[in-house]
Amino acid sequence: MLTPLFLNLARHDFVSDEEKAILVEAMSHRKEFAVGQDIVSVGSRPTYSSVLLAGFAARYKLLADGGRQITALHIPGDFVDLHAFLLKTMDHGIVALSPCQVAYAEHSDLKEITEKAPHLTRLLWLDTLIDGAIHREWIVAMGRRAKKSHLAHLICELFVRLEAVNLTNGMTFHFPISQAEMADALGLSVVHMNRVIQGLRREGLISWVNQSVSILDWKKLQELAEFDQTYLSMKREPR
Amino acid sequence: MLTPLFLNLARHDFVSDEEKAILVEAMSHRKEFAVGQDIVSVGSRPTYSSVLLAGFAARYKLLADGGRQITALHIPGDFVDLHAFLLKTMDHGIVALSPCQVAYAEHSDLKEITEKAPHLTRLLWLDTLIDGAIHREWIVAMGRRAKKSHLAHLICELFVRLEAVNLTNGMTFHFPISQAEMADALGLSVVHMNRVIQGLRREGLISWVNQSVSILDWKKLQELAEFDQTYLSMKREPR
DNA sequence: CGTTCTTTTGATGAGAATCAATTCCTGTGG
DNA sequence: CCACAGGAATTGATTCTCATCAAAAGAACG
Repeated sequence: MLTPLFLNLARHDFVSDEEKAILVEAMSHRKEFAVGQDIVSVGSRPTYSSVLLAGFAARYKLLADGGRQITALHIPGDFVDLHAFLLKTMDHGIVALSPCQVAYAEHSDLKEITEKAPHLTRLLWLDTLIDGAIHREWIVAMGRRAKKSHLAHLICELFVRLEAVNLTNGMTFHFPISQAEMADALGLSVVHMNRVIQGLRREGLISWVNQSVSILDWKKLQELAEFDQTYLSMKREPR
Repeated sequence: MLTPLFLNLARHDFVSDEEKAILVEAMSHRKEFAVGQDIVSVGSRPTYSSVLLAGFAARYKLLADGGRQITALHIPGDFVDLHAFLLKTMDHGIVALSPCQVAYAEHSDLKEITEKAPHLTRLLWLDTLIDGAIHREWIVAMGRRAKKSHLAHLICELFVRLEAVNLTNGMTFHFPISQAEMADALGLSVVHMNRVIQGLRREGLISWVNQSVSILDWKKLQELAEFDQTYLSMKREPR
């Protein structure tokens, strides 16, 4: 079932049954990945693109000194490497942060969609544009926000995105990401990451135990993060 | 003339005369902007998208404390707000950093392109994907690179992009951006930005006077930056 | 030729990395 | 069911990077 993908796309515009059928047809392949496994490797030239159906994944780049920067966190419903359809060569890797299940479509089939289904094409294009919008928000957070606000912002973002695909339970969500992985996402050392998390805990904004994150004070968390979800385009309108 | 746009697009794939004609037709409007003027304002819902024909521009977001983060630097040939075609609402502003001239196309005309010119549509889509690739590289630079490497990386990137639209002269290019603006791009204070620039000068990697940047040691600059231009997709292949 | 913007320098303090351990968890084998 | 191994989280101490404050020196402009 492509349910998470449909939930995701439908947050931005109406998706017709015909369009869903085209996607179901194109994305009939499935694959599983274990924790730590690359879903897509840097330098490769994939001939298909994948949607995450279950699990958490991350785009990342490695540096010469062994450092790693995560540039995107992916949740079910996300097209993790749709950009490879046109970029051709992967300039980064994508790794499974938890056991992952993906569905994928051959690029030849995606090309056919661009030839025959313009509205669906625009929805796929939009999906990559939202990726870009999230990247911009991350740049702002990395460049100008206090680290505590950065983390708060990321938690707000994840909550809203997870909610869109029914992966929240009240103000709580399952989050199987280690502090070291979060450090690679925020560009911090593990030690400092830990202290920043404790800061949010101390102020009673979140709880985070057993891979389960709860937002205890949604209003204050948003204020601290200056979170404005416009950039996520969570509004159904003609595209 | 749309020359910079064509030079830009042609770096990634062959563009037919017919496709060029479609673009010339769609982008027949022109506008000028003075330094500091918004080309597109945050919160607006543009009905057209613009290509920079001359000048430098930046995408930016403002924070509550008055801080500013630049999320992208634009040069002639760049589609500064093509993403607004599908995102609809601007979640950031775009400002002219030097006097700018733009050509623009109504979104209705872009939509028509997606209905009738699939290959051209893919090229436009690709343009926004490269934006995203650049964003990812910026995230890596902000998160994990030393500040000096970050600046070196940005200079390498700008050089390659400017070269593609014939705006370099040997290893030199015109760069009418102040240190304060660069600080907003790298997420630094002006004072520290100045010191980082002096670091590159001291090591004999660059010269930067009178809005003119020269790369004095391309090899060492790339090494310091760990610059790999794969992410810019500067390779002509079928898309 | 003063006004304003930009670049530069110096001094100080806060934030974040690093180094070094210790504690906590969880799955595994005896 | 308990001991143990290895990963993950946490704490403390120290060092270094970078922001901030303050001001001077240059450069551009009406």
